[in-house]
Amino acid sequence: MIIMTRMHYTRDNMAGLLRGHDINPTHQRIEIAHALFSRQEHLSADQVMAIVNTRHSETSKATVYNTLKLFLEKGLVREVIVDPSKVFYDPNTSPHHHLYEVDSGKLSDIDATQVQISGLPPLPAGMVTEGIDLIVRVRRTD
Amino acid sequence: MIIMTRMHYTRDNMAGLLRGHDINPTHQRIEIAHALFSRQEHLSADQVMAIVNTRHSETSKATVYNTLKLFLEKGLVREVIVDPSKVFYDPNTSPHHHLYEVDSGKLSDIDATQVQISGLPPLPAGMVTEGIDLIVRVRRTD
DNA sequence: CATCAATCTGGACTTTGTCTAATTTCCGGA
DNA sequence: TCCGGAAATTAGACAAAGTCCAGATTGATG
Repeated sequence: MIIMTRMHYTRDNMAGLLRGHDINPTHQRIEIAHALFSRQEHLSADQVMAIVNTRHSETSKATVYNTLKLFLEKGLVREVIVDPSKVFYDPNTSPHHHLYEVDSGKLSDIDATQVQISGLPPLPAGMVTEGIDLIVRVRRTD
Repeated sequence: MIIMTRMHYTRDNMAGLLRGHDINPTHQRIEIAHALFSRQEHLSADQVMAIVNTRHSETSKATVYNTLKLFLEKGLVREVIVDPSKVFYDPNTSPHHHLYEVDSGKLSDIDATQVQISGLPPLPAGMVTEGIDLIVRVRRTD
């Protein structure tokens, strides 16, 4: 596992990041990784596509979806399911939770090191935890 | 608010439940409520539609979606967002969390009274919590 | 019975995501 | 450098969930 701390998210460094996660760094993959990591934001597939194709159309829809799925499998990004209509991809894979502003759709991180979850019942036999998602849904007081 | 404890979820009782939540009890709404409450399960919109229309086609897709949204607004059911491809509706509105079996898509409840969540940071100003969703994603050990 | 508001309906439409077959790119070896 | 094959990308057809709308139905009230 490669951890990049306080580093510029240049396209060159993206290539290294991808290699470190066993991903063949192609043009398209580098662009997609760059979109996610340089922003450090939660992006949906169509947002990624829009960013990557701003200048000239470069990357197809199929590739964006394939690549995000690949990144997910390789542990490079996390999937965040908060909005019924689209999946977000999160370049932050360290343990954290999410704050979701229902009206605006804005999604932000909550550091997990401060948060304690206790009293969860034992898992059914033959099951392992794949992850615990904690989502705080908030709304503007109006 | 009406709480129905240890009661048969007959269609007649559904009418009362709906009225208690300020919902005009029509045929279709009673059928949909009955589908959810008699099973006490998490159902997606298309599952509800399939159940309601088993005998003869009775209720349109639009009505199923409208009705579930209405139930949600009136606090009769809860929305559970765990599967990127469909929303589940949960007739259990008492505080609880969810256990989601990733492979099978099976969703079950975790009673919230045992579970403690502490150390959450204060909310941004002008925000109120609408709900906290805790989802434990599990997978079969194979 | 007539009226009016509430509800329901079919079906067209949108959006997110998947699939496939054909093409392009990349890389190692002759 | 050229060749061959594997990996990656592509366009576009397709699928599924959900929305929208204009017209039809229902049901309560006078």
